[in-house]
Amino acid sequence: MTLHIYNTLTRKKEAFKPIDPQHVGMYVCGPTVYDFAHIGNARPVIVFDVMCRLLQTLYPKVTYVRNITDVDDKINAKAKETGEDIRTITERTAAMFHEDMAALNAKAPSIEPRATEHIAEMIEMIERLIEYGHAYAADGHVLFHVPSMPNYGELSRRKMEDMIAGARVEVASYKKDPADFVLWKPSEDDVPGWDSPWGRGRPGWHIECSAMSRKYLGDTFDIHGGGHDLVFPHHENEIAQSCCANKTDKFANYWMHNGHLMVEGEKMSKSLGNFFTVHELLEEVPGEALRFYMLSSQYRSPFDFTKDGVREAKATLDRFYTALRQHKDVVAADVAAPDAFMEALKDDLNTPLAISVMHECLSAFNKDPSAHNKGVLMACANLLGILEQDIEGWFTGAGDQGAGGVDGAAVQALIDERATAKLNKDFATADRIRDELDAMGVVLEDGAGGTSWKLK
RNA sequence: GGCGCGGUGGUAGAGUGGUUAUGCAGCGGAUUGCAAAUCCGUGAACAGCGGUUCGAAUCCGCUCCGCGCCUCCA
Repeated sequence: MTLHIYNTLTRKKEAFKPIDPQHVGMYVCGPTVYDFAHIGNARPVIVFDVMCRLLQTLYPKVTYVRNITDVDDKINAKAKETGEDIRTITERTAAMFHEDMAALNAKAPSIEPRATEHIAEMIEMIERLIEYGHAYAADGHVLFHVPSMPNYGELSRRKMEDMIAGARVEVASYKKDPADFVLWKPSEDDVPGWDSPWGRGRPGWHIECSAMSRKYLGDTFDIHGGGHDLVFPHHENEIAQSCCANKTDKFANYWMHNGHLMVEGEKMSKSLGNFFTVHELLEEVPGEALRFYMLSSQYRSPFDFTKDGVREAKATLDRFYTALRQHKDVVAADVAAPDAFMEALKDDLNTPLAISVMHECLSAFNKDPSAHNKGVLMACANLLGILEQDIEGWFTGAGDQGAGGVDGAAVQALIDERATAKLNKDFATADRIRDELDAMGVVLEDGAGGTSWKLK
């Protein structure tokens, strides 16, 4: 089977046909850098990282663009609140974002453009929109005139009349039509601004993605991704801006949207206090467990994030690492992932099904720890971006992944002592040492190659 | 009000018009000085009501329940 993608544009699963089979382009909406990334932000990063890995195995070249929004009113508000310099906030937050996403085994995108470095491209695009009659300047603002685009609303499938009826925000006086949205807005002196034909100002939310995707991927490209909530208005407006400015019918051919997260059965929100940042979760659990947990459901489904679920995901990864640890001397053969696994991923990224195939591979490897079976397992793992940690570190907390707090040398000394006791058939002493270690949170496993240990 | 999504065994979570998902938990067994890990076996489901069909949990309709978006939230 060829790769199939559920396309939000058509609401159907479609066979993926790249514009250029030699080079696939994908754009994903990235973070606005004003605060720590929360687990909800992590989902698209993980999902599209897997997508990118899959595309890379199917096509010779993939360009994956994920932007950083570093000009935004939420950033301005944060600066006002804390008294910090805006640049300080965005630089620090972007650095933290990179650190957190790396901990989730998410590879860096091919290109990570920043909005503030593409103001000229945005202004140029806005000028074209005005020139072509799709935008107008009014009261220091530049607005996209929605009625100028006949098929506006195609992605989100909503009619303009419905939107106006349901609008909950009062319409600014300078708008010709209530649905018109901002391309450029004036900046007061205490807010970042750039010189433009319409005075000192800053871009609206949507224009950066239109300008930057065009610069790096062209007028029309293959895949555009993001969170489900971005379908409207963000992506709808991107389409409007890009198609009208570039005079094209199509912006992105395939639109992929990941479902939202809930926490312990409730909508994640700051007021409920159920807002986990990736940063704080990483203090409790390895990033790889968070990643694996997210991949345990299909990306379009809503995902109920629970602490129990995280623990279970960690325990499942323990099984995989246990097998790798027991057969660490086996050199993995260089083989491809099995068909069933690939078919699952190629079916709109069915990661839960793919993981079930991995369990079968694990079982096969446990029964027959051959180089081939290990290779098969690792080929699957590489596509999902798991089993990338140091094995001993995973079990003993020796790496920087999660809590350790146990002195490895001391543990080894006790294990040696116990080995001597066992040799002398002094099982009372051996069991006492086991209990002692158990109290320290250390579990022993006697294997053919000696005794190994892990944290509970 | 408009648009859209979903309700699967104890639990998480796939899938299919007729045939075992898978993991965890449970139960039985093998193995082990005892454990752990592993292996083998095993019970258990498709929200409700109609309809289409030789046959539906899978298609259609209705009902109930839950959820998302509707101008700057991934």
